[in-house]
Amino acid sequence: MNEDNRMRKGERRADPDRPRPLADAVLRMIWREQRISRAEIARQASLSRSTVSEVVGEILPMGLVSEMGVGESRGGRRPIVLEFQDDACVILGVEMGAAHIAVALTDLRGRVLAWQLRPYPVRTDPEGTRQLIAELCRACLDEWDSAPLVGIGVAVPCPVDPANPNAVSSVVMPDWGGCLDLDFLEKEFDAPLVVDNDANLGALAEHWWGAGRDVEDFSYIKVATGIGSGHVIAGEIYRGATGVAGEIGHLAIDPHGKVCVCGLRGCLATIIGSHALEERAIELAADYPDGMLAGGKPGIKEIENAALEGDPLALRIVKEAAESLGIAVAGLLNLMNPTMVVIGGDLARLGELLIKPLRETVSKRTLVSSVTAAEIQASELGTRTVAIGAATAVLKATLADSRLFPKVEIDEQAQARETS
Amino acid sequence: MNEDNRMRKGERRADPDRPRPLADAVLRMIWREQRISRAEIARQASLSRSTVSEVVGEILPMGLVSEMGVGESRGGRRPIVLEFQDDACVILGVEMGAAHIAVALTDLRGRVLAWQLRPYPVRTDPEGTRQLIAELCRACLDEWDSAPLVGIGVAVPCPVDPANPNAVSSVVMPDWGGCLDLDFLEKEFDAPLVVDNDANLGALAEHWWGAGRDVEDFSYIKVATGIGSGHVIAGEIYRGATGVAGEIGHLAIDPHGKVCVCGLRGCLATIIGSHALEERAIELAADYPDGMLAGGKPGIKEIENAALEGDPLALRIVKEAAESLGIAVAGLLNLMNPTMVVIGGDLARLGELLIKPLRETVSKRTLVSSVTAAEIQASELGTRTVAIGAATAVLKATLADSRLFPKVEIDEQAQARETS
DNA sequence: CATACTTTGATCGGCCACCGAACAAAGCCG
DNA sequence: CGGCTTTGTTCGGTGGCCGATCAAAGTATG
Repeated sequence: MNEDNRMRKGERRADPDRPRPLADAVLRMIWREQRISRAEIARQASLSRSTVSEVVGEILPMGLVSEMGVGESRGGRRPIVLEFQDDACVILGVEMGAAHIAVALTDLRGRVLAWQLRPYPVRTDPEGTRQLIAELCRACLDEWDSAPLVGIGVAVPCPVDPANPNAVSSVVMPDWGGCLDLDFLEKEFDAPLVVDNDANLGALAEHWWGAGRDVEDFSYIKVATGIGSGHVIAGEIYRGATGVAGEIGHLAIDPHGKVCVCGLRGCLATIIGSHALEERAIELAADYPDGMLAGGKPGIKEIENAALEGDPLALRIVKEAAESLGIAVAGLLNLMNPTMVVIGGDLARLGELLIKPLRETVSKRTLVSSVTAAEIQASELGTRTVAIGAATAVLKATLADSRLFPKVEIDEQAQARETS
Repeated sequence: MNEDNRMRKGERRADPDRPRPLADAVLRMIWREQRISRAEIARQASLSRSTVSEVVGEILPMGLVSEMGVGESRGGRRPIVLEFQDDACVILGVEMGAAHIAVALTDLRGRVLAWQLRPYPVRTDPEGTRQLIAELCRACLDEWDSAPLVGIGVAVPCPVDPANPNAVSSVVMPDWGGCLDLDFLEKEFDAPLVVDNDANLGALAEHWWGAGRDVEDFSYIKVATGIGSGHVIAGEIYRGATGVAGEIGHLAIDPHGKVCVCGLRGCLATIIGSHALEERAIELAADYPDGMLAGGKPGIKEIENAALEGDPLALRIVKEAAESLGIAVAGLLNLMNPTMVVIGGDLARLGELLIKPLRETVSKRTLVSSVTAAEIQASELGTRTVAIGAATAVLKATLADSRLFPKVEIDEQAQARETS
């Protein structure tokens, strides 16, 4: 009959989980501040101290927050310091690359506690990939077996709708048949699963822990085998209408360039993708017979290493790549005006070698002063960015709804508190 | 002392304005549905009928909602229909163009009740512009003098921070010295002032009343003397880090093109801005000696009219413009993946003449299927879009906080209700 | 046409979250 | 040491929302 009334506010006492409206907000504040007193929470949140006391009383039994001694006096009684227990739980973050799997086990502040990386033909072997993911997850948990698992985040290298994680675009990974089928992880590890695109999760990681801290609008560009980007807008990942916002790799840079897999000419991906740079190295090798890359077929790692050691050919390739990337970034700045652009992916380990010519190209191509003001920086998190981002997505969802935190075993202290 | 506690929940009975948490939400729902019963509100908002009755009882005296007869029975007693009174108040929307001022008086549903348009050297005469704005506002109010004024919205043709409306970029309008100084309007008309960029307000108008209805992520591109764009992301205007998001006019389309005022080459604005099209007409006139534009210096209006009548030269110019615009739109789609792109500004009156070649160029340049899915449409609101958007900005702010609605005089009926 | 059932809208008592006041504990300062 | 502050707790109060109930007014069914 009245199936519309789906809020079910009745059954109040029957429902054991009582997410009091303020409880989650207070928990998030304690997480953010790490160490804070009840009185300080009341001030910052414009709540009364009495309310904060009540709410904290409900939060403490969750085991995520503990009273840790007293703090500095502000001219009166010294406050009891509440401290968020970053190590109360752990999170698994999985990065599916084009040709590797990486898994990071993190605490509740994005610190990596365990790390596993294994090359694997991900694109062509779905079932083997699934098993390897589970294996690496187990390996990480074995390395650090102490705290309950909050959840598993997975970064996939193709567009995906987080609300419908099983349906992935089959364009990038045809052998997967558009089906991710990672649900088994939920059962195997008894923890919720979160799936998102790798560039989006890279952006999330940089936003929470890296260069994009304290910035509400920025874009992250991952330069590796392919080129992807993720936008953070007003502090949230922006996915666009069909979840493919940030397809910067297929911006047309050079109308006369090579044909891309997507059918167009001169896409950014065909100019600065790993394979493109490797080909470019072979093309130009003849001009640099004495260089480190002369002869043979240098891989992208070798090109990067040569550049870091000052090889002229490698530097030229990097500079050219930076200039092409600069055209795309200039367009991005003009259209979206982010506060910052963070460059990640393998190529970002070149640091200023890549960023400096990039900045120059961009400033040549964006003269509106307020647009030029955007900072351009290299990733601060390096290789592990995306895996950390996957774990961060789980953390973000859990902080938004504290009921998702694993129930902590009721130890004697908590039980004593409950019975008293 | 405790100046941090700015919530001031005390003084409950002293505060005559009691924006009960749900009151604004219910009022917005009635606005959205136009005609709705209390029971239907309760169902849609998952509230109890008792609460809705109470809240509606508080809303009715505001004069914005009236009980208008009874509706259809759903198998029981027939509901009392609550109807939002669109004509209870009026709003002024001002468009400052590069060379004209337009003022629209609208009701609470974006319908234009009065309209004034006057060419004026806005860029070079700040003080005269201010006086003309006030004059046209008065003229509109005189045309339709019946309802109280909610507020005045002003669209300015340059980047501006709505939170700090007096500081405008002096790049576009140097004679204004970076100062808008429109505050006097607030005193003169005794109504709050809202200021924003014209492309943003155009986007807002299309989102609320035009092609962008029912769409949460879309971009509006205004093609006129200059080229600007406004983004609506998750239903909100996105301004970017420094308030200049949407500077699509300075995307580099042709690296070998003409030098732009911004110092770069081949900006979109130098290719499809009104002046550029006029110059292009002169350039090509020799090839079309029998055309409508042969000889003389055709203005943009003449080119548009010629195109509408099928003149080959005009059609060629429009097609070329559509192709250049298409390159920019393709980049926009790749980066931001909006659900829809709405083309507005003067040139949009060409309709399919402009949109068709534009769609073709875009689909040639975006092969990722989900990106190509974006709809491209011409503005539905035409010339008055921006002025309507300015009024809409006021409406939006007021619906978000109903205390901003003008107080309605307490007539006998309301008084009787209060005393009883 | 009478009766049973539905729906609407109003009223009333109740509950919960949050608040303010008051208080004890514990500090600072002169 | 005594006044003043700050912290954290307790307790009574209040506003907002809910559920139950009811009258009014409709529909469906015999």
